[in-house]
Amino acid sequence: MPRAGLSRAEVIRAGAALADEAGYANLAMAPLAERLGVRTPSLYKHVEGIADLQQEIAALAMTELADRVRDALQGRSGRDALDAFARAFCSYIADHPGRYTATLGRPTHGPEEDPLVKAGTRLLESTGAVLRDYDLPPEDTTHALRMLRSAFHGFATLSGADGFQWPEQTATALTWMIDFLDRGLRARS
Amino acid sequence: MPRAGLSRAEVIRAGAALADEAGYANLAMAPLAERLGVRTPSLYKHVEGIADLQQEIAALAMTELADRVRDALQGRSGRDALDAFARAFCSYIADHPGRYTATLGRPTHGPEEDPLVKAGTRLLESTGAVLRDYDLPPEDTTHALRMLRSAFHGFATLSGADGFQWPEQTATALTWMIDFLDRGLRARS
DNA sequence: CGGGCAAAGCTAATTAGATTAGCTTTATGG
DNA sequence: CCATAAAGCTAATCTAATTAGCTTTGCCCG
Repeated sequence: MPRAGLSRAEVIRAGAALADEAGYANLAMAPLAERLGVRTPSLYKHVEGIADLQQEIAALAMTELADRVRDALQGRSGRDALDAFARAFCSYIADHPGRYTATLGRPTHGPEEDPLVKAGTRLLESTGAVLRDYDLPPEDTTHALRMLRSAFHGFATLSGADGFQWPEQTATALTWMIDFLDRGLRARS
Repeated sequence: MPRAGLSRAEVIRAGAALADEAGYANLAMAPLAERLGVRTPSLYKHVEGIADLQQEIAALAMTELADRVRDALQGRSGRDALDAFARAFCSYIADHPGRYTATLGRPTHGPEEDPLVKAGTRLLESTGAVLRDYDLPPEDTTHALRMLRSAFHGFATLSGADGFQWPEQTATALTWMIDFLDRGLRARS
């Protein structure tokens, strides 16, 4: 019998894909094994269990998200940067709802070398870069950082929950929110 | 052997309390039964299973949240109302993280008589009441509605995730966000 | 080329949790 | 009193995760 030739990275990738397609709640060892053409216990040669798998999917998601956002910001500034940030952030969550769900409720602080923490920090730095163009008073930046994160996180997760019903409305609502945030930030420069 | 004398409502209340104390992920039939002084299968006399229990906890949470917000809004208007709304909303989630988690990712639309849907509608109406004082152009209200919901939902869930580390900072950040939103909304009246 | 060994798979068994079946007991209304 | 429905219980089943222990493959090195 020919060997499947899996690796830890492939198992995690397939798990992430499964979470996106079937929903994070339906991420389980048995369907993942089937998708990989392998019996369930064989997965334990690559991951330590479902908790490990979930942790790694979260790290993958945060890394991909931070990358997408960083790329989107290239060469942009001011309102343009805010717009690009928002769209990159929300589109990632729309494209990968299962992956993103894996990141929720996981500590963003902890050992410096944890890939999830590292990616979270990178994402925070991108958010900071967007704000830099607005020249906020220094005591405002940390609050503004938190607000942007809250607004986009909230928007994206609520859209995922029930907003796919009106994709049209959702796009308009995001544009409106970006505009609202941009004006408010400029008013504080 | 004396009877425990449970009821459906009591089981749901105890489940909600357990979710708050132990975390929604640790909500399970066995510990719930133990807390109620009963063997696990006895719970099935009151709820149909864990999915039913989760659904009911979500409905309870949304109902309590809508009530708290409605009460907080009594006799307030303008910025005062926005402030009260935000604090009521976020404090509910801080007080009942497990309950609130139960509501996430559940359809807000569906049969009119579903208590969860009904409570969700009530909460939306309160949000609408806050906005009414700002006299927005009608085409803006639906977007503003969505933005407020996104911002507070995002803020509260992210605070729950890792923000309990600096409760001080969190309070200040919320005040800042309320101020930001208030100014932005007034600018559109 | 052939031996040997670590990694990758497999089957079978175990554990944990939810759920179902079917029996027993309590409370209570007639 | 006593009939009966509801509330509990024990025992059994089912599903999903995990562990144990065996087998096979691929590949490095003599």
